[in-house]
Amino acid sequence: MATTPKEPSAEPGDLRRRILDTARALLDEQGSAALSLREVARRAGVTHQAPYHHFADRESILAELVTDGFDELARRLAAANDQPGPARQILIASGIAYVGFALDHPGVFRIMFRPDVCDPARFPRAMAAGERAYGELQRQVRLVHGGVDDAGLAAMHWAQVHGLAMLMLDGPLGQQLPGPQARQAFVREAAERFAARVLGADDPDRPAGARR
Amino acid sequence: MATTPKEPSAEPGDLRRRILDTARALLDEQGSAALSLREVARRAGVTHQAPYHHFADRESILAELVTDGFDELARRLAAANDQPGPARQILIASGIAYVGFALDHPGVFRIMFRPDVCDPARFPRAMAAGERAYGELQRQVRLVHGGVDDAGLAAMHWAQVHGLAMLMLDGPLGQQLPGPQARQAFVREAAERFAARVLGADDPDRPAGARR
DNA sequence: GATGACGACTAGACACTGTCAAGTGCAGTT
DNA sequence: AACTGCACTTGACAGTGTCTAGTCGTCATC
Repeated sequence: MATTPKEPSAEPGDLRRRILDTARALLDEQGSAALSLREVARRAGVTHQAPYHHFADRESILAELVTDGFDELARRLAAANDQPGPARQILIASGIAYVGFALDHPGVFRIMFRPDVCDPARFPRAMAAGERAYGELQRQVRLVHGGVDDAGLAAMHWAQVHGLAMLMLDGPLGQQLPGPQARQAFVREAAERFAARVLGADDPDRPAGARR
Repeated sequence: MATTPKEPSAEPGDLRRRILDTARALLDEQGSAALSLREVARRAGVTHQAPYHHFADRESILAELVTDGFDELARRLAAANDQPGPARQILIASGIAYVGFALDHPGVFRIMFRPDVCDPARFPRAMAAGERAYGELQRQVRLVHGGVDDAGLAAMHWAQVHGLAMLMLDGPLGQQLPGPQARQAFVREAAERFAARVLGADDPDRPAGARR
């Protein structure tokens, strides 16, 4: 077949990057089931074996995406720290950021919590990234709760935002909310109510005042 | 033709039942990735095409399991209504039941919230079962909140128990909790704290009295 | 009782997947 | 000029879901 006229664009690590980007795009738009190594290679314009020169196997590609995903999530969570106002606002912004990440990168988010796709034992880097993200969330919870370290409370927060993200993505919550801004509004309200109740603090509708 | 309902010599739906049971077992012990139609057929002692006589395709089998799963979940949630004591105890028992189901049937639970595995549009029965389960949870939330129907509040509860279940199953929460009873204890405490805070009521350590 | 329809299952094939084992071409070093 | 090693290609294999054809026993009907 008279094809592949040998493109001159061959920078080091070029294909590796391209594979990751292609895989991520495929994942976010079609789900993990549709993510085949061969399809990625096809889209990247190489043979089905080329990816194997950069990754050990399919799982390794997914693991890389998961690691990047957790890093990005941690970054977004950390960005909530810049939130002005009382500490409670940080937690609200953090929750919104968590769900926002899930909605922006559904494909990646979904595999971030699937050990069968990305085995934590095999990929300690991915697990470490996940723990960094969780660490940020724990820090914020502790901050809001006056420096008290409470594992159960942190888990409660995490469960709340994680559950909200999941139901938004794959549950009926997302389906019955039409557009992105409707979802965003719902998430914001949910985060505010949760914060208000869990912190036992002031009314969420009123501007936030002193805490506890 | 006369509507000869069902009277073959062999037990009707025998293989069909066996396929479902085998698939469920495989799912709970090895995860959805390991669930191949051919492996199910092999374990059931038939050829790889036999299941096709009872199910249209792989998805249909999963959808059936999902439907049954939601029915079982709804049953467990409803059982919480028998809980003695104040209404709050119902919600606590309901949350424990939710997470308990997830821990008892991890494989099924996981695919219950994965549209890529069980397309809700294709399987309205599965979706209806899911809505029944959610309806039960909504009913309980409404009951505890004095009959006030609050979609946001119900979503908050659902997100909480769902997030807890997910993190228990695939997150670090489950991994760092050794045995089943440690997890159960954690879930119980989490449910009690959540109920206490959300209801803005009495201390979870004290025997429950009047709310507010 | 023979006949044909039919249900439940088997058998073979296809395209697709991930992965192993050998090539092939080409830069850089010696 | 020969060698080396990288980046990639080519070909093969087993496994998968699914399509199309059989096969075989049970049944109602002629």
